[in-house]
Amino acid sequence: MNHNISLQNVSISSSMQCCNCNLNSLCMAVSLDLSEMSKLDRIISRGKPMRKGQLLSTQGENFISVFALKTGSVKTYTTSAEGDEQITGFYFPGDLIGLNGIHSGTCPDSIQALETTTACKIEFEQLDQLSVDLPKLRRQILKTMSKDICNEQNMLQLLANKNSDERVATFLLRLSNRFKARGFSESRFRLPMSRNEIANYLGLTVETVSRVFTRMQKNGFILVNNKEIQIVELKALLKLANNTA
Amino acid sequence: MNHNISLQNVSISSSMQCCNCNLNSLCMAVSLDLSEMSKLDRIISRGKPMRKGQLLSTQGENFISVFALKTGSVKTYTTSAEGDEQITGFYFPGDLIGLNGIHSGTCPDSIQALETTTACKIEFEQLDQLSVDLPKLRRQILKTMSKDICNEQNMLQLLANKNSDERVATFLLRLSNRFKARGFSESRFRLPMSRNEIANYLGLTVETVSRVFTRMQKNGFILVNNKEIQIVELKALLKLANNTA
DNA sequence: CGAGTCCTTGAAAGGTCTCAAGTCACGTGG
DNA sequence: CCACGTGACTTGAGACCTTTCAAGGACTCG
Repeated sequence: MNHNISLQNVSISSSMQCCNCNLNSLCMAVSLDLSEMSKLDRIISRGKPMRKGQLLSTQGENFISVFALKTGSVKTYTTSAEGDEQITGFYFPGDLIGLNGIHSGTCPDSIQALETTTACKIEFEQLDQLSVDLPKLRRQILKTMSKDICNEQNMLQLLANKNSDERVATFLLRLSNRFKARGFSESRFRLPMSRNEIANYLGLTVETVSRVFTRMQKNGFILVNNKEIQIVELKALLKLANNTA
Repeated sequence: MNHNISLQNVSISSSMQCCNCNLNSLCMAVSLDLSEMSKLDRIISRGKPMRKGQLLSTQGENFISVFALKTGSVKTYTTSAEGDEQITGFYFPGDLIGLNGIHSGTCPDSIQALETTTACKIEFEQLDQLSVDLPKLRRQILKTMSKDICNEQNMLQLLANKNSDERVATFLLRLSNRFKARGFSESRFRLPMSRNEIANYLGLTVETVSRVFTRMQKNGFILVNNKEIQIVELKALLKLANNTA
């Protein structure tokens, strides 16, 4: 029956704690018990909402913190010396991002909000220290990075071998799975990113992505209404993607 | 003046210990002091030489150990449901591989020797336990994974944006840098992988890779003699790769 | 409501792939 | 040690897919 009435906690609503976060099954907190979560809580700072376009971190700046997305969505991207931009990932609530800055001590990519977004911020040094006492947390960090590597490897396979149809189909199916894992509809969702961003991510041009969407709609596989996507023929999409969502 | 005369150590030559390994500046042991290294030593088992084509681990099998390459070279590759193979990386002495199996508990890719190769094997559970007491080791593991992620992201950029010339030039320059870091010539080296493997890795066909090599040689940028490569005009190669080695 | 951006659609161009054939290197066995 | 066979590599010509260039239409936000 603790309603956060102590002076220290008065400004922190219970929903602002890991133990009450509806994402803790996706985030770092997975498999931590209550007392462990409260330790994690102490090193987490909750950011205020960011608008579309705002940067959570900027390529080249010192690596200090990692982020756990709470609401909204972001893209990560690197800008090469020649100035062209490569999107390296899209992230949703529950995702932990920024761990790739550890080895160089600087942020290797920029993180930008695709819509109104809130994120929890964790100083990496504190997280690392805490991981000494919490084996499950330590393991979770390693798992996150390990999964990131596998995701990137899947993207390599996509970019190295697949044509435009296969790329877009795989992209939609992976999004679908991620929305499903977050309790949203897997067959109907809104794309938070632009066609340009999809194209960039998939190594295609905007025109090609647009044509593929049109074609898929003509074939009755999906319904497209601007950013709204409805998957009509899941099996057909799966076949297009060679069942490798 | 310990010459390893105790019974337990008699079969272990001093060169078989991390503290005497000429790769410890590249490997996990970087920045560990002698006593720390000896702790690491205890959980490392040295494998006997593998022949070209032999597997260090197989996609799908249980994830138990990670590997540190001692001599030779390997490729990692994933085989998709449809059976086509995607090479995800080439690795050389001092590289630590296999950490991407943590999150799923199974090996997400196969590791195959490209030539006669020896590797140290470390059970991950023991390594993780040891990392509790050795902050520098813990950090090194994270750094390795963080760097892996960045490398994959660079590959994404390569595959998404670059044409065949840029891909091959970048590939050669990255190899050159890695050989240099290992004390070998940066301008003259032997490719341990086949044209087919290069093509697969770069998302091209064998024919295209062959044509690019031929063209680069005609332009006087490199000399090719089967697997022997000599970089003649480094600046030209850098320009081809847009200075993004 | 207008300006600007995003998205779509079309036609032509270009780069890589596919298919095919020939050459070369290497290991095996005679 | 040489001959041979096999696999790896190279080279050429045509096909195909995606890009490029161009323009029109739709959505969004001040």
